[in-house]
Amino acid sequence: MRPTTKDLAKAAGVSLATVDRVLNRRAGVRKETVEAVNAAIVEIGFERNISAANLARGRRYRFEFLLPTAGDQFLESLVARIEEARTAFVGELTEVRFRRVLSDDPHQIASELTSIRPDTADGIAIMAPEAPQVRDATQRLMERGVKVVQFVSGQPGTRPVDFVGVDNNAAGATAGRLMGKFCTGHPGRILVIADTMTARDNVERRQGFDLVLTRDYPELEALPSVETHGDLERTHRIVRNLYSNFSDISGVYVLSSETRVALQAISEASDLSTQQVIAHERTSFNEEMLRNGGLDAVIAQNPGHLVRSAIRVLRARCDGREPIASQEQIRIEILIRENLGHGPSRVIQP
Amino acid sequence: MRPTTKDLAKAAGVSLATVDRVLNRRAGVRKETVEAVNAAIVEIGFERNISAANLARGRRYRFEFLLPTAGDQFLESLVARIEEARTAFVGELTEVRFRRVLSDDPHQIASELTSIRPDTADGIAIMAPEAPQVRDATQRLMERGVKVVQFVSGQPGTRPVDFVGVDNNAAGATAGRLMGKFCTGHPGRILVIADTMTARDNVERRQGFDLVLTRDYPELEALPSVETHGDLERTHRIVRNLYSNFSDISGVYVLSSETRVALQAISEASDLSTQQVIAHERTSFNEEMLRNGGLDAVIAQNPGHLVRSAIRVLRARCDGREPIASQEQIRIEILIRENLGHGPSRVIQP
DNA sequence: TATTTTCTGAGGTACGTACCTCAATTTGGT
DNA sequence: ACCAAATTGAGGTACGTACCTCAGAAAATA
Repeated sequence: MRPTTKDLAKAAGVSLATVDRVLNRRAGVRKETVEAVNAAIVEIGFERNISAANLARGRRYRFEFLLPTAGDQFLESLVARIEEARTAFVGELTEVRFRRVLSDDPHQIASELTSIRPDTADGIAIMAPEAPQVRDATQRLMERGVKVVQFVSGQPGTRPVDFVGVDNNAAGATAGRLMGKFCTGHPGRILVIADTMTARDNVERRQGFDLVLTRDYPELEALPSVETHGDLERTHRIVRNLYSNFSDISGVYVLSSETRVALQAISEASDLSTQQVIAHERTSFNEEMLRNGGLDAVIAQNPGHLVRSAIRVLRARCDGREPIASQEQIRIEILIRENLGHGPSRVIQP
Repeated sequence: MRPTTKDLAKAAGVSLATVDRVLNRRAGVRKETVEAVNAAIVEIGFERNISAANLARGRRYRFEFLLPTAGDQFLESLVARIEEARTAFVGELTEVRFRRVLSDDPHQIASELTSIRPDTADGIAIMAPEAPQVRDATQRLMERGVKVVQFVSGQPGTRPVDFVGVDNNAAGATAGRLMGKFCTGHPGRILVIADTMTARDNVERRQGFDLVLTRDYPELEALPSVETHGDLERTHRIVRNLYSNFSDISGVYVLSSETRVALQAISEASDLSTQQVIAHERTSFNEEMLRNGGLDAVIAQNPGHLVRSAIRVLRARCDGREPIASQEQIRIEILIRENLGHGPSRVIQP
């Protein structure tokens, strides 16, 4: 049988009460006694029964995701995964909610954060553009005892905070490498396009992309970033101009997770199938583009992993535990047509 | 507050005993009563407290992994992940062990399977080459009430069984696509090499690879598979011959997870850096090769996911639940130098 | 040594569910 | 309407841990 606290007490030669004090780090225990109990824990291989502990503690974790309103498909899939997690975690006494705020209004984000108190939520995952107000509000939130993780896009804070997301610099470098290898034998210019370059992740991706391209593929020249701002008309004009100026555009890199406007504008100005096109995030639009050949590769991060990882990190922090770093590493995925996966299921029912 | 069985009893207008009978599918309850309780479950949003249930039930899950002895690095990393899971799951009342058997002796595998009984283990994850004896032993194992998943490489069984692993056909197709795109402007032959072609996964990969190459890249010709059988000397001779016969080998595809012998033999016969080289599985050797440019891409499956997924599927089956198919989908990962990830940690401690 | 302070033990209740027994009630068949 | 069978209720114990109180023992201080 698996040893219980009772066995532990006997093994350590102390009472159940003292074992409890040590296990839950309560004050008023001599150092030698603590060590004796810890030694006994190792000796008999005691493992706390989490089910029993949760039950006795009646503990509940209430977490919230703070997401921008502006909704591209990637955000929608994040929301979908949060909904999934909401039901998947009920059994683990974890309540998950989310709220959305206008991403271009740091003031509103800050006031939203200010409204959160320890009796409302135990932890928050924040996805917001960088701004001093947001940083300060986050700081105060943490001081109030609410656990915080930076979600998907980091804030360059003064105080280190848990971050759940990919290294966007490396993601850009990944795109750069693929672009370089895909364009073998086709020297020329690379069109780089994004919704906006004020977002931190886009900037970092661009840096990583440029690094690889200039270092390893001098025959390719990345053009200055074109910003769409979601305006198809305007983007179309800019892009058309570029294509008439440069006849040697051999690749397109879409930095932002919103790819539709960019690709639509370009496809009206040029034949995409003759170029190598790389974009970000696994959206249904991008999947379709991969399947029909409009996209050659997609760099993605798994939204389900992001959400679950954020929850696990928050829960570890609430318990005063250290998150398992290796498990919370979010991978930079490369998707092409062949590894998209087809059916929803590969598990076969007997 | 979250509703309990007591609340459920009140809402359904029945006693606690009846609620218990319905929840645990015990016999002796009228159909109408069952339906009334189920309706109440939906109505009040009852969710069984898994912690309490586990505690009361005193349930323990004992799972075993059956792995081949022949150890390439991929297998070693599987073992490492099983060890991790062993400690990570103790809190969830799940015991994980593994045993290894000679992969080339179906008879021994079968007898190993025969020795497993429901009082020894609740579930088994089997990774074994295909053989009738193994299939039959698996069949009998399931009839004895032990839950089974096919692990990593599937058996083409008569009876459908849960399978945890990637679609190797798609994995090969992924390699084919990358090879095709990497070799743009370099028509020629592709050297395909594996430890053995008797393993099912290798055959499936080859099929997927060929499919893409012949359909989309007619300028590339994949040569017949070279088998190393772990014999460097012999492999070296064969490969040297090939390179002297064909001067236009522009790519190498290593089918099997053991890449060392293959790559070593080839690098002695030719300059690998002028060719596109694609291999399988994230081993430390392959990582190193990616970093130093000896490999251009690696197709991988995440061993940690494989192990955890197998455990989750087995646990679901033991509970009589259906596994969440989407969560147990194992992805085909593409690795290049830039998305390997560097440090172990991206979570920063406050 | 006397007194305070710190530490430890004993015993209790609670958490939500599983599973058991036995009696009471309802249902179905005749 | 009667009996047997099927169904339901009432009440109990158990799981392992958390957290509480209060008394008593040990250690530190004066």
